[in-house]
Amino acid sequence: MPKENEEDRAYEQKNTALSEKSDNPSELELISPGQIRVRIAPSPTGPMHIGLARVALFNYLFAKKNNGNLILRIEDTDRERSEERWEKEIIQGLSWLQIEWQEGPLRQNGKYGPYYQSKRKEIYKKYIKKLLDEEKIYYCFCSKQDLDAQRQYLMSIGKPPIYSGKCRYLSKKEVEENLSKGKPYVLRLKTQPEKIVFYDKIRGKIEYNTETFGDIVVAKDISTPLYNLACVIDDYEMRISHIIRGEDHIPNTPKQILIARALGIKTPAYLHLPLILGPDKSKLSKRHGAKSVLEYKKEGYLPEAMINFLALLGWNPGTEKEIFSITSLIKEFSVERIQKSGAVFNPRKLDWINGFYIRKKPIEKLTSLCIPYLIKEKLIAIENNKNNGGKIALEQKKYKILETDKIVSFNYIKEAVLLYQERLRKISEISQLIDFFFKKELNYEKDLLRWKDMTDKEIKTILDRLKKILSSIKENQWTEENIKAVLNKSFYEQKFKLKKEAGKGDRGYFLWPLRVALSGKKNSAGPFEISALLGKKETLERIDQAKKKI
RNA sequence: GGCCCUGUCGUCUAACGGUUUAGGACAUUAGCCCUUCAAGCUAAAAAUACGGGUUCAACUCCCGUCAGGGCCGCCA
Repeated sequence: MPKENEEDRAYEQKNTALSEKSDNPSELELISPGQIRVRIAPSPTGPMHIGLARVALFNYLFAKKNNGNLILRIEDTDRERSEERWEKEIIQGLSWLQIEWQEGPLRQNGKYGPYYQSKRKEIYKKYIKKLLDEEKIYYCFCSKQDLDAQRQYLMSIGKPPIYSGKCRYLSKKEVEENLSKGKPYVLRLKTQPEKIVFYDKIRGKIEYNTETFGDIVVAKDISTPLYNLACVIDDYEMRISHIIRGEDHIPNTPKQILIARALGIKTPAYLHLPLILGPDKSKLSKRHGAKSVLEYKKEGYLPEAMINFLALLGWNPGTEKEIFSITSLIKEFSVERIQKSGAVFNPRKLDWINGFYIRKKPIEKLTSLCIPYLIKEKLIAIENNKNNGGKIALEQKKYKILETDKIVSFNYIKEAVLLYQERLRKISEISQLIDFFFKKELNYEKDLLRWKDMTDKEIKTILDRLKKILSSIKENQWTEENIKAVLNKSFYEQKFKLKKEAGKGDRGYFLWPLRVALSGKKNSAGPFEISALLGKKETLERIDQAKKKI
């Protein structure tokens, strides 16, 4: 064991890219050369998924922890599948999570080009030419059909589906002829049978035999490299010191090492993160209903909850602490404590963490987060005031209750949200929870008013008494404490007693019908607090409404 | 099929050869609180894949088996 560590260290020292000054100056501005530099390299070919968010987070934490830089590189070489909207989504998602990158789109004063692979053709051309000149790669004119057939065959007889090497020894003349005829080609890397050994900082020593992949295709033509080549060139040019990526890239690593060797450049350190798994333990994907990061945002997950949850998927601090702000994550993060095995995405725990953060949120902030959902559900609208031009904060604005045309303050909504702060798991739930504060008529079944064995007549009796007692409270004394005190006093004076028989010492006989009359719901906050916020007039009206149902 | 990675409660994980009747969290169940729900508090149930070795001692090290996953593209 100790022996392997030494070996490990020696290898790392030999292979760290950043230690060396390059003789290939690129057009990139290096913010601070010689430091820890990591990257996230998404391809904008679909919605931003959770896996990317987690890889981004770990890269970010590692960079921050080590005072390094995080680079965002857009891998859009596949022009067919890359779309600008996905790129925007990725940037939005990262920004929402507050994962900041120091170099890349939006960071270089409009100097976007160098961070998009599609804009780096000239750079790639230089490298590919060199490879060609040095005969490290060769033209292959084989047709797709032939290659497919070959692959099928090899797999069927239990052999690795590698290229036969047919075009490897084509004479210069044959190559020229094919090229002049305009015959389609690709460029393949020449490989020798050998063992490639590398050290993954999370997994340790990993060995591959080159015969399991053979002469891989590295470029479509002189200026369009395929993933592995582009990746190696860019990581080198961008002085990436550590590649932190998903476990699914392990098989690419030996190929990239081989490419780097052909190019005569050093390789960075590798860290392969365990995958995030679906409920069936396979790689999390759309087939599990995996949502886009932006959808989580839409549903009302808090970015800090998401970060906390994602960090715990494959990493732990070694203590029993589970709640982490981004700052404490940066402080406590360590590569050594990254897990080796995949982690199943558990939405329940996400909900729990999210609920936890919601409960901790200052109420004004929480209310501001809730308001857009209330607006979307058409419960309220921002009251347009000519003077403010909509530029003022949500806290300063007035809101119109759409059903009643009543104008309420931010404070009113805040009080309503406050009643539900500890019940909320995601912000989007707020509208169905507090909608009754913004409704004229409540829609519920009369039977909901019944507590235990009450008869209709008894319900009516109780509602009558409630109305009478509440009416006696003066408008200026309409507070939660007062309402509570008055109703409880009446209860102990047996004013809600229905019959002489059992069960009538139960406060539910008047509290339940009152609560339902006010909220129209089976589950809600308590009646005292609701009626206090609703106000005397509204409270009495709702009791009347309830009576009409009987 | 080949190669590679991984294997502790249902799930995320702790235990880095002995302090362990394998600890915590989510979820589950029960109780308390209580007008309901939620929150909170208390408690319960729940795991070292299997088989060999090494060792005085193994969840921990080694080997094998099994299981799961990843990759095998002119995608990234």
